[in-house]
Amino acid sequence: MLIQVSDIARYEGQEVTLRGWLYNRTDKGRLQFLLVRDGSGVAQCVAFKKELPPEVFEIAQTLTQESSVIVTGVVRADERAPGYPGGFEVGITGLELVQMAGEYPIQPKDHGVEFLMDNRHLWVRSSRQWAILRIRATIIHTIRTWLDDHGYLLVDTPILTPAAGENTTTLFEIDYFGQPAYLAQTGQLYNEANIGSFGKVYCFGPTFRAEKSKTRRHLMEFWMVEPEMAFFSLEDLMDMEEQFVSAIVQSVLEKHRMELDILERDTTRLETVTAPFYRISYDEAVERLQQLAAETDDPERKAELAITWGDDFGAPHETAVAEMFDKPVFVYHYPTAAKAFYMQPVEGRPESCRSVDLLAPEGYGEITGGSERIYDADLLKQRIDEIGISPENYAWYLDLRKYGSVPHAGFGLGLERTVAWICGLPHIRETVPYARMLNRLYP
RNA sequence: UCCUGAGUAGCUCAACGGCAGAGCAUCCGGCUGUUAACCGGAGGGUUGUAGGUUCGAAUCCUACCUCAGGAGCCA
Repeated sequence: MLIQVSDIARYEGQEVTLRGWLYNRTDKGRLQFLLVRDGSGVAQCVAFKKELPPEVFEIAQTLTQESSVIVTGVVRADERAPGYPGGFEVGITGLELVQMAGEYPIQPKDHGVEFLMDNRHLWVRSSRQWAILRIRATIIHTIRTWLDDHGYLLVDTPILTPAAGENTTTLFEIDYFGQPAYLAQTGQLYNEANIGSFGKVYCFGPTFRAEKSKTRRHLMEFWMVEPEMAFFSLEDLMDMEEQFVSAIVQSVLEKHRMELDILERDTTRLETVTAPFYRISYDEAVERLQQLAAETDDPERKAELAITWGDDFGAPHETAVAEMFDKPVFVYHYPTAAKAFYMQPVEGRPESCRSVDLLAPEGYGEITGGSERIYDADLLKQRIDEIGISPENYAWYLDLRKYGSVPHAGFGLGLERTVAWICGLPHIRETVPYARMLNRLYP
């Protein structure tokens, strides 16, 4: 019977067939240990010379790493058996070679980053990558189901767009039949149109930023989910975000203990991620940072933490603030000048705006950014004029404030940063199957 | 764009002014419980590129290329 390795425990004592690839082989002479992957897991299959026809044992003895095979044998429990889930192995009765692999470049040992990224098409087969990408799929699934189950409608926004979402310098420009067009870096403005029809919406897809950023947190192409809600305040937004993010983390803990174990993730840091999260104002965050800077003796660290009111946070600031808390923390009411033009000013305090970022613990930084949007037509027009962008490009956006404008809010959550945080990865490049980075467009 | 560091066998690294080396992978041989198995043997090199210093350069100097880590910018 053809089975999946993930189900192996259900077939103890039965003869089964597995189809997959040779992950590793240990040659003990008349005894061959074959680690076979089938996509759902890894199982040890054991060939004894005495029990097999010579031509079948010959295959087991000569198989190269990543050769494709069809294995038949009897499942038995053995606590020495490695694999995922492990604890069971297959005593081989039959073995068919599908294709003998050539010399495989990636070995089960340490390799350099560049080499692995050049071989990404093969690296995705490695157990770490297998674990990460399975968790990524669950995070995507939970994002969609949680939003679908809470009254949000998926409304897709375009990837080819006529004008800048925010900042023209970070857009990928393409030729749209002789007219310039740009790869979308947000679906937010379209979401603001869509809430007029559906109330609560979200878009979820790839977004593009042509930033010449070369850090562990940046990709040129990344996935972002952007919920947008009519009649929503900043406080409503934080309430919703903490439920949403907690649900994502808890779903991974529920479904992926094995994968988190492969990644050697300290899951105690994830178990505490439940609502409510901490909430501090930008003013308080600046005070805390200034105090921290004052308390340190290291001049380098002091310079790194230096901040005055009005500055946006750099990566060291985000990390320092996040480290003050044992679960994610919201920082709200950033300076208006440091944020996008469409954010609602704080009542009676226009130098601050109704914005909120969610900082993940353990140095993973900003994973969501959101705000209340300006819904007054005159104020929005004034802000567009102030920052000097062409109002004609935003005619339809301004239109939204003329026909039943309502207070509304929304945010964007970066999928890859969320995956990196939950998996405990040092670099974002492993969170997506084929990373697009400053120096990387292959494979 | 800026700062710092690194490019030597397919891979991971050593040799740091005096004969180009090891482990893994590959190939051959041995082993009935391996966990990145182990033991013995073999093949494998334009030391990133170009120039310079020197009797002699992987090693020192200059430029360039590539990559990594960080900054800025951001999710």
